[in-house]
Amino acid sequence: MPTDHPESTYAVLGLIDKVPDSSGHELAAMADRSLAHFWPISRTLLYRELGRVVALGWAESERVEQTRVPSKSIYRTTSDGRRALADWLTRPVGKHSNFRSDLLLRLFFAHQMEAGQIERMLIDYKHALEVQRAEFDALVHKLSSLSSSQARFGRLSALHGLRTAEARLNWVEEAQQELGGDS
Amino acid sequence: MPTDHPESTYAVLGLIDKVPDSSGHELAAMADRSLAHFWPISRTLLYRELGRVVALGWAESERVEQTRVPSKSIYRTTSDGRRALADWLTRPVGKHSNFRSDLLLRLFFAHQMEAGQIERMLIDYKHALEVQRAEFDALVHKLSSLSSSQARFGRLSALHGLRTAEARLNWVEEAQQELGGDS
DNA sequence: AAGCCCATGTAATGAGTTACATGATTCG
DNA sequence: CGAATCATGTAACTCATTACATGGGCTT
Repeated sequence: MPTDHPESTYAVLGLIDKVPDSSGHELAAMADRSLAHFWPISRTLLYRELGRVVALGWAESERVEQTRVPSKSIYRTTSDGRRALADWLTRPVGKHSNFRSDLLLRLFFAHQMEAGQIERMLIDYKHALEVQRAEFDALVHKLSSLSSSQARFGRLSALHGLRTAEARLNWVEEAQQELGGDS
Repeated sequence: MPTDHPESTYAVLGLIDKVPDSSGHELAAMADRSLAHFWPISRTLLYRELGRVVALGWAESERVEQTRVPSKSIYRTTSDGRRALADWLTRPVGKHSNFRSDLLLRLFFAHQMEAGQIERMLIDYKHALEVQRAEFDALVHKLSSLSSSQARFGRLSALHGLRTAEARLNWVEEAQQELGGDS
């Protein structure tokens, strides 16, 4: 019964349900500002999933004619769709993490590299993490002020990213100390 | 010149170079014990990449006849392969993190869920993280005792996983406190 | 006799990415 | 006049996964 569909289908379905009567364009903008941090959805993928949820009868679309800007289709979840969503939410989470890290992969083979190159790589990683940390930090603070239940969960997601980034920055320190003390 | 190939190709190439004259079967076992934590490689993928690196001239294979167990092919990197590997190692890391989390995706839409179900989900996540932490912790300690330069980098990778798991466990605590204090 | 270890793949499928196409309108 | 915004897709591709196939030898 809980037929198997990719997680992205539910991501899009959830979005439609959360912000009904939005167009694909608007949903994409929403996703970029929120979901993107832990479940990136490219434009193409979004439109494909929109087609899918409609085909599944989980959402219905309505055409809205516009004159100044191009006409658009807007989406709403059906009762079937809301049921599918609720069902998915309670289904046990499959695999925690499909983690793949370009950095760790290289580090694993780093005995081949010169110390300076490894250091370089770590610094790049550190910079990327600092950007992440700043973004998540800003998000957490922004969402702390709002107090809707929606914002609460958004804040928790951001906090997850923040804590992860912090821990990894600490790891970079550790790694640098360990690798710096020789050669 | 640095023609574009998937990271997994270099993962396999690196493995061959690290443990020369191993069969696909042996390499797969190695990968499961090490790489798997930050760059999982399925059996099928491994064999495909073995074919690819040979086709590219980055490795050469030799047939080894065996009587008690099935015969096997063993692999060695060529000088071209070692060059490709060194080249890849110094190439700047593309995108840091393709992070996708089933848990966060669900949490993002959790306003629909009952408090008990959310709690359940967090507990499952916590358990998974505890397993991860234990695994990484064991690995770090095991690799701390060895002192080859190879083990050093393995240890750092494991430490990355450990720190990440620890931070996320702390996050679960935070989340539980925040969500526990109401309804 | 059941089942795991060695050993290597093929076939089918699908999720997701990148590049490209279109075309009107509004803003600097 | 150029760029950005709104708006929606198609086409081509490829990484990776899952299921399946094979088959002898060794252990319980």
